Amino acid sequence: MDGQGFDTPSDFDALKRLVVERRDTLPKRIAQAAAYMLDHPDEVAFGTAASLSASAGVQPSTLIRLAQLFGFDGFTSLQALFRHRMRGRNGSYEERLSGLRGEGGERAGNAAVLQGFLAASGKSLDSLEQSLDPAQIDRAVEMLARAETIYLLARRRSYPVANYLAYALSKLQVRNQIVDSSAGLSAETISFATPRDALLAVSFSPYTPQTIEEARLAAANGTPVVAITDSAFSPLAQVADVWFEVAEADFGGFRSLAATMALALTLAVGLAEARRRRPSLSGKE
Amino acid sequence: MDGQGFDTPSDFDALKRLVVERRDTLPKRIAQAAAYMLDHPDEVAFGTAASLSASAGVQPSTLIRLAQLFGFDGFTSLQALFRHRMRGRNGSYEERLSGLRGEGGERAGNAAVLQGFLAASGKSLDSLEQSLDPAQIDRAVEMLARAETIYLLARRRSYPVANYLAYALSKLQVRNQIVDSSAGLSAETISFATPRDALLAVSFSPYTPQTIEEARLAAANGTPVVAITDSAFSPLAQVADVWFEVAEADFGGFRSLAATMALALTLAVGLAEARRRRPSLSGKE
DNA sequence: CTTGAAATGAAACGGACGTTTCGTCTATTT
DNA sequence: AAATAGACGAAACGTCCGTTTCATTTCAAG
Repeated sequence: MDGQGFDTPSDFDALKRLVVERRDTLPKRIAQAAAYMLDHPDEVAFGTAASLSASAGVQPSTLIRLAQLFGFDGFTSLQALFRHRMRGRNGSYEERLSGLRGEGGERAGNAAVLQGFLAASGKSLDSLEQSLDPAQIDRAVEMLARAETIYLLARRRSYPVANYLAYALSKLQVRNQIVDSSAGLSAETISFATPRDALLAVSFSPYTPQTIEEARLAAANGTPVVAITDSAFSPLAQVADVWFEVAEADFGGFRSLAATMALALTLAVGLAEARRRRPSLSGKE
Repeated sequence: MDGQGFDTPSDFDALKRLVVERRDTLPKRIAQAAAYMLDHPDEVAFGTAASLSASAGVQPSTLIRLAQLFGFDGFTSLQALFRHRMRGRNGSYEERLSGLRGEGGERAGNAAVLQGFLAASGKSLDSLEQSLDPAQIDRAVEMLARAETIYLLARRRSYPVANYLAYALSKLQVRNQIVDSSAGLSAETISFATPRDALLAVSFSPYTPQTIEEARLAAANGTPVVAITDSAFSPLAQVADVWFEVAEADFGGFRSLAATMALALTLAVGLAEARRRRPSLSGKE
């Protein structure tokens, strides 16, 4: 028993919890150092006590004291936590994907195919995370939140996105209308959209002509258009008021929908939340 | 000009390529050290020249020579490549997700919502990658490859999966039939399935009763059933010949479909490939 | 077999590292 | 206001690091 009243953390999360919990009882400089370490875990993993203490604006000895205060032998044992955190973490999806493509060429097992799709999906997620501008989401959410009815337009490979969106929006009690071509009436359906509504269109290269055409129609009617597509040169981007560029990686000829789905759900949840906070936004009621 | 005939690598991939390319012209010990480093990149990132040289079975000076041979100043610059590889790589999706849930509680920006969905999707992918048994995929692929027609059964939140599968299978020229309830004829549709066909059913808790019922119907008819669901106790798992457990993380009440989509596409591409290799499998033609 | 250059092993070296020590400062208690 | 214990900064210390040096071995060419 060391009479500290707590166990010395055995992983990064435990350390984080302990620091947050005792933040107020920590000496000033120790707290300052701890805050820096939690905010820059990567630096801690690779840096030296000297370099880190300089960055954090404290003395090297403070880091030692911090470590010992939390029950570690010294800075080195504390740093081991930060290193352990990075370890085991698999290589980036980018690497894994190129690795898969290289080897074997043809006859790869089914497990490799799964690896490929998982890697492609992960890469798409990473790419979206890095490229997206938060302000753009805000604008799109704002636009959609004002709509009476949200029209959903997507065909072929993108159709599942519209489908999931319809499900999500209905769950969130947001009036929506999927523009479906199964009855051959999609042009008529889209013609019902007014400037008080909004259109959310999804299309990737090669763009389905019908989707482009109908999005153009809606835009000409004055209906706000939010587009999810794959390039600034996409014809969909030209007619949209706000558009998102999502680079979905593909594998075996089929594109992942992971990032697109995540973005679509974000818009759905975001607009529902916006309406909840400002009920005046909602077209009806 | 240093007359080396190549540029010193600026990232891990470039180094890897260079080593592979010149493997045969490398001195024995240097090659030995290089092989170790490429095989244990994490060790290199964190270790010291002394510890690594011991693990690789060479002298510390060999590592320096290796580094200088490839145009680096010394071991430290070479190591920087390995560290850079780990850097920037974000924390695990697990961490990111719990981090998002913790802070703010309510009023998180739209960007945070996207982060949440991306993290949930990524976590689902990671989880599937770790948990899945390759042999199970092979069995499912084999079963599906033998089918004349593949019936696709999914409702509500899972429906987009069936939808994308229908698209993918058709593209791959695999006969398929989505069991659609929009015309109120789903029970009739599924009754067309014979033991020479196969059913691919997708359902997550709370299971849509109709999906379970119809899957049971098909199984009773002797149609092979492959299921994608979320638990060993799922009613869908009970009636399936092969079933997959996919743990999709959710965020804001909506589950990611990323892992499910990846698995579904794997089955589609896998079965198409199996038929291509053994045309006798294909029911028709 | 001789020769010479490249490769390798072993040890030495300076510098930076983590840690310890110690004197000063701060803030609370009496 | 004095006493005192903890917090803190600065410098000193010993260790281990990356690197260099140099002697030895290996191997191919003549």
